[in-house]
Amino acid sequence: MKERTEGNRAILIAGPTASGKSALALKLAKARNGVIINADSMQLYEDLRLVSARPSAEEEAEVPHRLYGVLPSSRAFSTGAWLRLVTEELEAAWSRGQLPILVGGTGLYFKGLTEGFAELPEIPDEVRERARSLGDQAGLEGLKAALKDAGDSEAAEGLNDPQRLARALEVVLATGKPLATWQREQQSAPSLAAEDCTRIVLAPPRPWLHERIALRARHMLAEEGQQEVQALLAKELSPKLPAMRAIGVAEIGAYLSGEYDLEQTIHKLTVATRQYAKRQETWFRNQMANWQRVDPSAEINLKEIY
RNA sequence: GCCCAGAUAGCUCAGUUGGUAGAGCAGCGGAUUGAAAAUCCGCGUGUCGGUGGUUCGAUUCCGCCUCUGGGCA
Repeated sequence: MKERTEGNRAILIAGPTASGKSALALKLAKARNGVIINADSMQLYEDLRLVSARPSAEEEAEVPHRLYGVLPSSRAFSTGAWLRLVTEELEAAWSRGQLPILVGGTGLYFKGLTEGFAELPEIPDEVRERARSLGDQAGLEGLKAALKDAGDSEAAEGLNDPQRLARALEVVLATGKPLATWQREQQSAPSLAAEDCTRIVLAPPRPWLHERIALRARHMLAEEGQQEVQALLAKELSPKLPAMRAIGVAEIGAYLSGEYDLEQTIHKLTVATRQYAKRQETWFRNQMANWQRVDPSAEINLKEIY
């Protein structure tokens, strides 16, 4: 990795759903010879185009797009795996002389990218399964007891979240070392140091965002959205897979089966999306406080961004 | 027109044997290191429909009015 010192090696665009990230990225990419690289956990899945609000085929053809729709829905993914993929894409873009423009709403991806991530070995599937099913069966207390037995009382005492407890458990079980120890001792260098890139967060006024979210809900429920969900459901995948938990899959599924009527479905979609946007904003506000804010409800001057 | 039942938080409702009220959902805030569109934590003042009366005190009891459901004409 050469030329690290250049200063502006990439543009990162974060923002809540429906804030207009993709449109901004497209403009910037055209103006700056850019490649758009996906930093959204759901737009990775090939079966989710409308549901994940992935750029259209036409938009993808206008400018190079990477890591969109590259995973089958049957695949369980991870932040670490994404970090490996982006790192390759960044190198490829630089070697071609293109400006990488990373766009997405997944805060944890950006954090891992710019701040580094713990390097731990792959956890065998059966260990992961064991930890998760213990959580399902024995609950929080069961997980905490198992964590203590396995030698990670820090996690057992400090967490109250079944998902994170299960992760801590699979790590001690598989490696014999607590997760927090790995995080302290095996933090990787960031693939893209924060100082080396332009980082912006789209921060629209909430009422403006809510209107766009309501529009998106209707759009998702259009004919094609229904077909998309129907095709995905026809695969009969585990409902625990990430792609199956995308906002819209359960809601539109309930509409298709007649459980919800049109109005209910739109309401459920809107509410779920607004709640997601709120969680994203909490992340950006607190985890990415020093990123530049841009209000997409106003005219954006590209020159001020890069 | 008459009779009955409602009217309490943004929504659906509970409750107060008279001492100004609380759940779910929504909303708001927070956490977040390989599921992250996930997962978890915290936050409840609102003329208790209006008005007059009884009472030390009314959202609660009584009268009238308004509105909403249902029934009878």
